[in-house]
Amino acid sequence: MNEERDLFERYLRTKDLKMTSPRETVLQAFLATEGHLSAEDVFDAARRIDPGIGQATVFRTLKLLEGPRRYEHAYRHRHHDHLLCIRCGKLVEFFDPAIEKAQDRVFEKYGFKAIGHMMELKGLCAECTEAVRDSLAK
Amino acid sequence: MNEERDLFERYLRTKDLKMTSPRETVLQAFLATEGHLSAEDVFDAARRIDPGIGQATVFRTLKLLEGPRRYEHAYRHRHHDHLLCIRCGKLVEFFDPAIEKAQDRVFEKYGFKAIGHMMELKGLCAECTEAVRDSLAK
DNA sequence: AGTTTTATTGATAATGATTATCAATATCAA
DNA sequence: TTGATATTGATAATCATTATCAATAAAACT
Repeated sequence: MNEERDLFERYLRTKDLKMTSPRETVLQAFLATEGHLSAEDVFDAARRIDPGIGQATVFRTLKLLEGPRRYEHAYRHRHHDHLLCIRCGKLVEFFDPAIEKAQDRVFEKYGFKAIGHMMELKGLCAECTEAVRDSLAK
Repeated sequence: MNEERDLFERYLRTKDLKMTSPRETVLQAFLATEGHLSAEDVFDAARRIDPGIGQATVFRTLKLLEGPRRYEHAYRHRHHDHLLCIRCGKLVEFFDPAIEKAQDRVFEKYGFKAIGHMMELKGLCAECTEAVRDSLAK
C-alpha cells in the first residue's frame, strides 16, 4: 500500500540498515512537507507526529532519503509544466519531451545530477491576444 | 584594461561604496580561482596575495561581488535560466537555445503569444553528489 | 594643506546549521 | 530468548557565515 515506505525500506535493506519507527516518522513528515523543504520544516513536521523525536535523527534520516530518491518528492505527482496567461489567468499544463531532453543535457553539461525542475511560461492566450488587439484598434 | 575591476568599481559607486585595496585583492583572488569556488578557496587565494587580509573581508566582498553580476544581467536584459543545487545552493545561470526554441513551439501550439518564462532546474552539483555518496558509503 | 565625516578593516564573538560522540535502547536473526 | 549490531536522543563539537566594534583609511569638505 505505502509505496514510499516500501521503497525506502528496500533501500535501507541494501545498506544493512533498519526500518525503524523514527525513520518512518521522518519519512511521513518529509512527504507531508509540501513545497520547499528545509531540514527545520521537516523536523517541525516530525515533531508533530512524534514529539520526542530528536533533531539529529531527522538530519540523519533526511540524508538517507537522499540516497534512493533525493530531497524533492515532486515525482509523486505526474510531472508537467505550466503555461499561464497573464491577462485572464488561464493555466495550461503541458509536457514537452524536447524540453525535458534539453534540460537533461543542461544538467549533464554542468555536472549536476538531475532532481527536478520547474518551468512556467507566461504569455497571452489566443482570446486575450485578440482582445488586446481589438482594444488597441480603438 | 581590467574590465572586471571597472565593472566592480562602477557598481560600488552606485552604492556609495569604495574601491579599496582589500576589495581588489578579493576580486583578483575570486577571478583567479578556477572552476568551483568555495569562500574558503577564495580566502586562501586572497591570503596568497595579501597575507594580512581578514576572512570577514573576503566574505563581505564576495557578497558584494554578487551585486554587479546580477546588475550586469539586469542591465543588458539578457535572459537566462537557473540551475540550482538543492544541497549547497550553488546557482548556475545558463542559456540554452534548444530550450528556448522548444518553448516557442509550446506557445505556438497552445495559441499563446509569448511574453516570457521562468525556469529553474534543481539537482545536485558535482561536489554535493560526491559528498552525498561519501556520506552514504559505509 | 587640515579637518570632518563616513566607510572599511581585521579580530573576535556570536550565530545557525549540520555532524560527531556516546551511553542507553531498539531491532533483527538465530 | 539471547546476543550482535544498528539506532536513538541529548549534547558537544564543528563548520560556514554574520554581527560587533574599536582602529584605520578614504572621500568630502573647508
